[in-house]
Amino acid sequence: MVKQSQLDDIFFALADPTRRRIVEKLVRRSLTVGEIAADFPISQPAISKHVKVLEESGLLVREVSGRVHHCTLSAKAMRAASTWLDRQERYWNDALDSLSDYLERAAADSDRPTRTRRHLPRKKTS
Amino acid sequence: MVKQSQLDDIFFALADPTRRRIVEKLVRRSLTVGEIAADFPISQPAISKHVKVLEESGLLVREVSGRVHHCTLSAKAMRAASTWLDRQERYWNDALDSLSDYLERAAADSDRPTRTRRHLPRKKTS
DNA sequence: TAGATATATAACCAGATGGTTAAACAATCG
DNA sequence: CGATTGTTTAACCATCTGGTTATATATCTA
Repeated sequence: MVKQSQLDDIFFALADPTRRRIVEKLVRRSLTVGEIAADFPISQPAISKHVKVLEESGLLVREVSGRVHHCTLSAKAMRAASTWLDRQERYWNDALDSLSDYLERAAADSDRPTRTRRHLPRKKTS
Repeated sequence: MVKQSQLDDIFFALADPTRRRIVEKLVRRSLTVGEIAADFPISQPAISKHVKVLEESGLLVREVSGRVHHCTLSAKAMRAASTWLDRQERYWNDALDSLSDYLERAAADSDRPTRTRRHLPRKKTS
């Protein structure tokens, strides 16, 4: 995958179930890398890599203090992902509204069942 | 990746920039597989696979009519992803609020600003 | 029926991903 | 200092991913 925007990194990071579980834990309280690792059946270096991926996406912030690394979530990155989703949904709902307007108008002319028509008709050549 | 929930499929699907761009197009209007393919520099079989991934995640619904396949977004699947994100954010904000409550209590002794509160305060235990 | 069109499938490939173990590094402890 | 602890890095490996081209399938059209 050719990542180019931060959104790519964020969605990529969230695509892995283990990383999403890490996020779910961090959302409750910040944890050290070791504490995270203790909760998963995979090796500590594997967790280390997941933490790095989350960090590079901006979702996780690491604060080193002595030899322990404290991990915290960044609300800002999280927002970037949910904003993208929300925007898609908003457009999508607008389109749904247009469809429903269209169906209402169409229904004024006939009682044809409109079930099979799933999208806005483009042109009618007959 | 060992996918187990539909959320896995959805986030996996959205992790690819090309697939997110397909979603962005579909959000405006439904398209046939060919119309989607025409907008990307990659081969038609590659698009076909992306469409399949989106379909399996539930994000995309395909309606075959003759030899063309019409693709539409499913709001429901989209919601699953944004709900997950929203829930994380909500918990995260709760945590922020706890922190902020703590700071406020600590500030009973000083004049600390409360800028760190980003969202609705949920409860105030003082 | 033959050809064109829309899409899917098969076979393949380079590179990425997610895991492993072993070793290195850094900080604290005795 | 040496030992221990928390973490990263290196090297490696099997599998997955996203692309390709070639071919198959299904439908429409002349």
